[in-house]
Amino acid sequence: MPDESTLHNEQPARKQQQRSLVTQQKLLDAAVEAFSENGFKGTSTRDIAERAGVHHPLITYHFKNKDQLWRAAADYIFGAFTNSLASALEEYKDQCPKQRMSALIHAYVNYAKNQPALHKVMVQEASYPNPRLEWLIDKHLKPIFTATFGMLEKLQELGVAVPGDPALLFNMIRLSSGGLLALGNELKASSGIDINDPETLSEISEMIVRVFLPGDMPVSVAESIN
Amino acid sequence: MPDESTLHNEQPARKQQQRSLVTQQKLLDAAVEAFSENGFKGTSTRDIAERAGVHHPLITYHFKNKDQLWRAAADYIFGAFTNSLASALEEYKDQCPKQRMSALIHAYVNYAKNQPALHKVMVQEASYPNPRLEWLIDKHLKPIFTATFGMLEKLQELGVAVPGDPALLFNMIRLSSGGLLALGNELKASSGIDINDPETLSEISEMIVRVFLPGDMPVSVAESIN
DNA sequence: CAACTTTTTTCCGAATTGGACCAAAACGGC
DNA sequence: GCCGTTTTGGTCCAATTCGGAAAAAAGTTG
Repeated sequence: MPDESTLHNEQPARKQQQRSLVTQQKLLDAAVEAFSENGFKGTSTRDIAERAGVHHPLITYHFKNKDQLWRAAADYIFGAFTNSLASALEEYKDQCPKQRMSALIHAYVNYAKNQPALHKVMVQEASYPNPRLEWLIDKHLKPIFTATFGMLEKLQELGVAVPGDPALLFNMIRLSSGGLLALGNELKASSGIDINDPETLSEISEMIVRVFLPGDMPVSVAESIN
Repeated sequence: MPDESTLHNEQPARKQQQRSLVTQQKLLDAAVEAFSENGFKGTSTRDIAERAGVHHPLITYHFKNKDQLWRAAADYIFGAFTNSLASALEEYKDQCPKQRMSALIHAYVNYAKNQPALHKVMVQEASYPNPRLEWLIDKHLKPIFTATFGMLEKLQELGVAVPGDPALLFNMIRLSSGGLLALGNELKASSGIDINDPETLSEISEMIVRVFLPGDMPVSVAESIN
């Protein structure tokens, strides 16, 4: 019987063992990989367990069922992603708005490189309306959207970001970043783009900035910030 | 036993019946929908037959097996897509390069609106290396890429398209077009973007042009073309 | 050592899988 | 209208896979 304390934050009668944490992490990594490749319906819990090198009933033990495992996996990748964005913002908090947005884009591209599942899972779930999609939007997507939306509007006012619906702008940046990395397996063969080359990676980031944030920061504003 | 003439171009002993074509089309539409939602592995032939309102053994009859059905479905959507691009080029063949590329982008966005499977299937198959992906790239993607690549290089020389690796440029345009429409189910809830609104659709096309082709055509060139 | 956590092993019943087979029906060419 | 072909409906299959339950065994902690 799975201990509720594993899933929630209730008081454990005894502290969780190390191997248990390792197993959970292996299952999460395997789940992210499998779900991103074959979608929720196309993935079996046995497949996940096999990728993790673990007996499949452990999924029931640690995550209750397939749905909960999916949610834990989504929390895992989107949580780390949000943290990555947040620390990029923190690191550049004293810089001008354009540099801060640029830092966000770089963080996005770099995260998507190591975790292309981020975008794949979104496309998978957005394929048709379903409860997981709603959950994903409310819990993970909206916060990122609202946090970034204002920054983009500001950059448009400053003449740095291209004009147009900021919501569209947000999603185009998002697709150019996450989408490119999610198509990694295809780009090499179809376009000769090797996303495993670090130079290609920074070229992508810089091109996105150049395309979507083509303007220079007004001198007055740039100085008033510093 | 399926007649080979259905799949290849051999001489039919008798002309194909109308209802047969209807059944094939229903199966193709259903296959596109199902494969785009759940991927190749996640889709069962029975699911496809059910969506098509057709008895499932007819898949074996018309398309031999699941794999051939997938290829026929891919041919169907990518063939129509290529035709759509080609006729856009034909219609604007006397216009300047920027207008021709702009016409391509509009055609892309409009096609992706009606057939979001175009992008979904690509992401699905690009999730991991597999024979279908290679087939898709060689048969459908590369021709589009090579046909467009030269146009983009030319536009960059003219200072119309943004500088940078033209291959990256191509794929960013592609992702901004097809990707946005593929995420339709999500965009409304996460960003308030309604891709079913015709105005939104043209706004997307125009914004892509504005972002990726920001320059004006040099007057000399524009006149020498007309 | 004793209590608890985690893993292993085994099993289940149900559902689904892709595909084969054949008789009936619809159809096209004559 | 008739005949042979094409297409469809209905049935069946053997195999696999599905998510999950249960209990015993092993490992860990205090």
